[in-house]
Amino acid sequence: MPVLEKEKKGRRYAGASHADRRTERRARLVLAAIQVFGRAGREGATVAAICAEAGLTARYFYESFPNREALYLEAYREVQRELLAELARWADPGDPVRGALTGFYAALAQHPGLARVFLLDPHGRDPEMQAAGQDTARRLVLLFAPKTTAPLVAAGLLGAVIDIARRWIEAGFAEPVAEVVAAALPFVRAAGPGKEV
Amino acid sequence: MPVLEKEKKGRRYAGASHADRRTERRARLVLAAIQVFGRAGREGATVAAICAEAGLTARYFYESFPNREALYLEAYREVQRELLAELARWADPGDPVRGALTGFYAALAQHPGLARVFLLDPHGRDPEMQAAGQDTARRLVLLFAPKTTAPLVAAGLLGAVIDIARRWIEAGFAEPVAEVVAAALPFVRAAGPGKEV
DNA sequence: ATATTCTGACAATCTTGATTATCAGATAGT
DNA sequence: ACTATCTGATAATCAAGATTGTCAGAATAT
Repeated sequence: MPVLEKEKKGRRYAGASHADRRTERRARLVLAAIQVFGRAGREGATVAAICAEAGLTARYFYESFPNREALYLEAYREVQRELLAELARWADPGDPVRGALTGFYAALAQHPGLARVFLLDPHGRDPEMQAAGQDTARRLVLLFAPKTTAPLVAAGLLGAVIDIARRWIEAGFAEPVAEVVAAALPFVRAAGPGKEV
Repeated sequence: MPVLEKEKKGRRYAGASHADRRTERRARLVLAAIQVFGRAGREGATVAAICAEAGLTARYFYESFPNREALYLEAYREVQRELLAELARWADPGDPVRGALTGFYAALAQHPGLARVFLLDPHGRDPEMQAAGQDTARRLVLLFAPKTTAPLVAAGLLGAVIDIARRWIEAGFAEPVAEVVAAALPFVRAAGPGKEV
């Protein structure tokens, strides 16, 4: 039940408790943040714009989040969850690396909005955001190259895979997924065992 | 005669014409911008901070630049010039790719301040800045893989090389250059002819 | 010595957006 | 119908930083 598929409920009231409504508003804000981010980038992801998208006003923003950064972080984590879940569906026991790559690019193609949150915008220097990004990186490296431990090699591997995704996204997902995977695969293989530093 | 090696002259006056002094102040601002950027990142690179570093006041800033972005752009171009020049000194006719890689990482190591301007901070969405960044990318790809034309492969190649540099820089240039080159080389070879998409 | 131009410091203005506060009308529970 | 709570809209406040403007004192040339 991806958050992305919620739709606006007609307005109720104390039929749902204060806590319930509060929770729903919070979820709507996270969803709105992701969509605004995807459409307008970090630049345009202003508190006002997000609230407008959610059909709420600033008051409710600060009811659920202490500040803007907190929502950014929440949105990022939500995106990470969804993309990794989507990615997992493409597992290929025969060729795990190709499966992971295919899943990665396919997941991005199916959620272009998420892709932008995930890849195209810098994550800022907030420590928690940094940590979240590193967590993502760790998980991805594990998928693409379970054996690689050298940090520099891991960095190169992710850099290649992700920058290919960036170029692909910026050009509007022009090439089919298989072609993108084919472009990335040699880099991933290059990072494999036997190429340790 | 790299701009980086200018030192503050004792203050003169109309001994040097208005235009001369103006030009010198402009150069000092570019230098200061690079240093502040390297020390404090884009965040800290405020007009006030740059002027303080240059020993000038805001008035002179706007004498030489229409706005902050213009100085950023100038600083970026200066850094690009210096790094590419430094890189060129490491050319190795026997193994051009290794030579280029070695030059790239060695240049970064010798100018850590420049490295940060160049790699660690996002370049913003100003079109001219984007163009400048793409120009750099084009030049680097030409050095690392003269034959590669497929855009996605080129993206992957640069992503690997640059993200290795990022990790290296963030860890304080821990490994020797040769080791970094060794980590990057397989990725560059992977992009070579025969791996076209 | 003096008029002119340059300089540095500093205050004033503007813009953008976050964060808080106010208020009149709407809704649920009784 | 009445009251307490909730809602949406809007305005007030704050902050950071860019961009301009003012001014008294310093340096120069004559």
